Amino acid sequence: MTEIDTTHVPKPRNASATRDAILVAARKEFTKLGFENASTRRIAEDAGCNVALINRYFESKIGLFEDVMDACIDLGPVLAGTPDEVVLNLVEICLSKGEAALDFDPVLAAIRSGGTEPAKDVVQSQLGEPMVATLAAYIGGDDAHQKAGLILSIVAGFDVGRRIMGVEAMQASQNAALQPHLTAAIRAVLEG
Amino acid sequence: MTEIDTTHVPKPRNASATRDAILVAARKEFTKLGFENASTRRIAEDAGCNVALINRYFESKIGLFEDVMDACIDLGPVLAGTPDEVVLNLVEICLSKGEAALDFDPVLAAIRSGGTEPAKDVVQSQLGEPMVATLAAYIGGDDAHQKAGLILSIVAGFDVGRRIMGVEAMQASQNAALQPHLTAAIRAVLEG
DNA sequence: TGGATAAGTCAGCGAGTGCTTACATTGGTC
DNA sequence: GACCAATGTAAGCACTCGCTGACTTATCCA
Repeated sequence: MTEIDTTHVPKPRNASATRDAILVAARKEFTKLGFENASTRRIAEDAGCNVALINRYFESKIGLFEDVMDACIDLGPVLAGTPDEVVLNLVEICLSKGEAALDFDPVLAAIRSGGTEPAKDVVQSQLGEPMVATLAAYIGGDDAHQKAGLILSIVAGFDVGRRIMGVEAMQASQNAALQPHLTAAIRAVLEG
Repeated sequence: MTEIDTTHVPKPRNASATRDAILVAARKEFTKLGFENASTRRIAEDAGCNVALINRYFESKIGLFEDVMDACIDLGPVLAGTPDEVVLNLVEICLSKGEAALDFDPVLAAIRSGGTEPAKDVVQSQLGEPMVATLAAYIGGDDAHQKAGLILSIVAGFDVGRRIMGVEAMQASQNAALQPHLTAAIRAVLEG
């Protein structure tokens, strides 16, 4: 017997909504696996759409990566306040990393994507240099760019230690013990 | 007309030599691309042997990765000397990174490999935890493991800033400006 | 000098990749 | 109500991947 599904209601068509769904799924995938290991098929499945739509809306996989990495870091709030508060903010950024539910971390995505060619350029030009420039402008004085680079390195390094190397002594449960030493390191660079 | 190449001399067979050649090529490939993006076919080509030999000698790609990562970090020389000398050694490790000709960097290989499953375990158990344990034993006192983790993070983070994010202000040409601030950061953690 | 065995070669399987092309269906407009 | 652009689907191309099993060839020992 042949059945006809009369209950089927096609989901409404909405280009910008599916575009957004693709972006959300891509953020997760790129953070978890990096650019190269990310799969457009998996992103599409997670977004609940067809693979071809990724290419329609973002041209290519690297185009999608560019859109994901674009303007995803805003240092404004971090650099507002007294110098002591800025240090506190930077420490907080590190220590809050890896809290569950946080499935998009542009720095982590950058670390995991910066090895191979097409993504490397995006990471450098859209994430690394802008962050260093913003930080350096805030720091000012001699060696501002070097200091800014080192601060960024410490933040990124924290990600590496906690989430890539999986060091036990750096997990969130150890935040209390980590906090003073991390603060000391950042302060040493900023106030050097 | 049919020619017979009477000049052909087959290269001598030497299992341990080709095994070593594979290891050397693998070190380069894993450092440059990380575990997932590394290609066994490329490694074999670089080693001048057939792909099948990788599986014969190392069981699998992850087996090769284990052998590459095994016992590749010796902190002994770094931790010998006065505390001041130890700081100097750690700074030197960072600043010498990315010098041409250095095509094997286990930390960089770890960073680029620690994202996905089979390699992640190897990175954690064969690189992260041993290094932290050794460093912590040297540091001693309160929070030794946390301090050790942060030191490792700073070293790894430097790699990220310089070679993955490609930050301009952190290239080797800026070593002189970087040195004092990097020293300050490491000292702040060690002497905290 | 033969034969056993270690060492290396070769072709290919099954699966996964990014991307494209041709097609189906929807929703809004004249 | 008919048309049509916008949206979504399905199938497949050309490629790379790790790995394997059957094969050839060199080496060494009895």
